[in-house]
Amino acid sequence: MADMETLREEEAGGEPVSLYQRILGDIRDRILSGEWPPGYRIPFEHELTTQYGCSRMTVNKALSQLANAGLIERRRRSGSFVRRPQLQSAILEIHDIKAEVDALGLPYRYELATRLQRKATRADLVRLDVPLPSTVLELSCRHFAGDRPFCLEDRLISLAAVPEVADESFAEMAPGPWLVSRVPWNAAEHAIRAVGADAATAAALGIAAGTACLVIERRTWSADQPVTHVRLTYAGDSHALVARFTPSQG
Amino acid sequence: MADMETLREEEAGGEPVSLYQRILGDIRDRILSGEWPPGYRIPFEHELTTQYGCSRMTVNKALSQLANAGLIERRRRSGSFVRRPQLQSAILEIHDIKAEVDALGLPYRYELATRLQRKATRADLVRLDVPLPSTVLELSCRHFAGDRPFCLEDRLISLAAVPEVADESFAEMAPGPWLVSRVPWNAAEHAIRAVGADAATAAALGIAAGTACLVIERRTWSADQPVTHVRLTYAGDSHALVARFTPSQG
DNA sequence: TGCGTTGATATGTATATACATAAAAGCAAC
DNA sequence: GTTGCTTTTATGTATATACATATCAACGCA
Repeated sequence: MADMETLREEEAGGEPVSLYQRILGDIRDRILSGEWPPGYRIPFEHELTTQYGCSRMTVNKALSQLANAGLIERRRRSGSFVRRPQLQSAILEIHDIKAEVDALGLPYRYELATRLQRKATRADLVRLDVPLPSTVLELSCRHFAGDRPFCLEDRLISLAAVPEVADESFAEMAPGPWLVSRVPWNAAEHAIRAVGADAATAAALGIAAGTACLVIERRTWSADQPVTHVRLTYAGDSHALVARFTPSQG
Repeated sequence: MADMETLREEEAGGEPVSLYQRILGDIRDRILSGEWPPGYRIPFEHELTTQYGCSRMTVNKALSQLANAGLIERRRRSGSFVRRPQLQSAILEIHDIKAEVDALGLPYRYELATRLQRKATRADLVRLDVPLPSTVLELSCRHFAGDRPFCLEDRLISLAAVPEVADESFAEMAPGPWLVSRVPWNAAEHAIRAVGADAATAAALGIAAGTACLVIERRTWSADQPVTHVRLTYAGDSHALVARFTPSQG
């Protein structure tokens, strides 16, 4: 249930932590330090209650949260065991493009290139998993950092999922923030790859053809209905994705 | 504490879920569907107890987990409120390279190119944050899918953090799995970028110079001590990182 | 009007208790 | 020895209760 960010609390700060948090932190630290390696059987709830002088509910709360976090595995009758780190999983934070440009200290500008409402074609199915007789909005736009193109955005939006886009010109507002503020999404999928810029991309980004570009594709669903597919293309050297780490996760 | 993966349970399966899980799921669904938008004040614990006919501890457990998951925010005296999705964050799963190749259905092969134990230079500091008079192991190796190079690995390992590497040749075993199984890490940082292959990289990967490559750099710490820095270079079109999504996270 | 005190309220944590359940261990009959 | 039962055990869930604490609102006093 938990990722480690939320499992972490301030120990050094000396602020009062509750008892179950102390128990949780103690065990977590022993696991992360390697003192209790994968497979290690951590003390029974019963033992921890005597060790900490508290009730079973309290240690149960701590252990349950560790189990939710994927750090330990609980087995009835057998006890609780340190889990092997399953997969190295990193948390990628997808920032707003404007925020990225702001972070560079450069003025941000957005520009709509094309806006086309049309019937979905067979080719769109790969990008957006809509039933075939359906209407989509295709957008192409650019994000600028200063006066240099920073990112190219090609987007497909399902009109079935978001009918209101028909009334939105997107001349001033980028579709990303517009959608985020309007459509509650509950699933998404990202693919990240490196591709050489083709002629059109190179021209739009103001770079030489063949330059390495970082391409991020994202598909988003809301209530099992496909909402949008977006392809963001960054000139290779201008951008890096940074991912924070999450220690161990089911 | 929770990420949504673990918050999710099988509703359709019809398997018996506990009461607090039902409460948790009900509220989560209303938030993710948008029925309860950001800022919405969800019913007080007291109201939920009467609504579900259960004790406060039970609804408290559900609400606490939602708060840990970052879906709601709890304020004393005021109630609990739906949080605005903070950042689009995706969970990137960093697979073992052998597993990636296996997934392609191709035979995997590993090959060590160079192995050099030496004093750390100023240039290494950027990669591995070690104190200057210290020793590092520099490795360069290739991972093959079939008979084509799949991935180039350049690695720096701190001997202070992992003295045992001095005795390991890495002729047979890749350093990645070796380290994972041996060193408990508790922090890492990833940077993902697209770069054009330079002459050496192109030769090593068997591609044309300038071809777009996906470069993943990872720095790993164990107990606040830098352990390793690795740069993985994939020929652009041969590889894409896929990231699963996590709905909303503090 | 302005300010401090007081009380009400919702959440935060902890306890003792109870019963359910899964799983392993022990035991007995075949 | 294997099968099938019972017992033990540790966890899973839920309850009623208690007190702490942060905070908002209302009140009363200067």
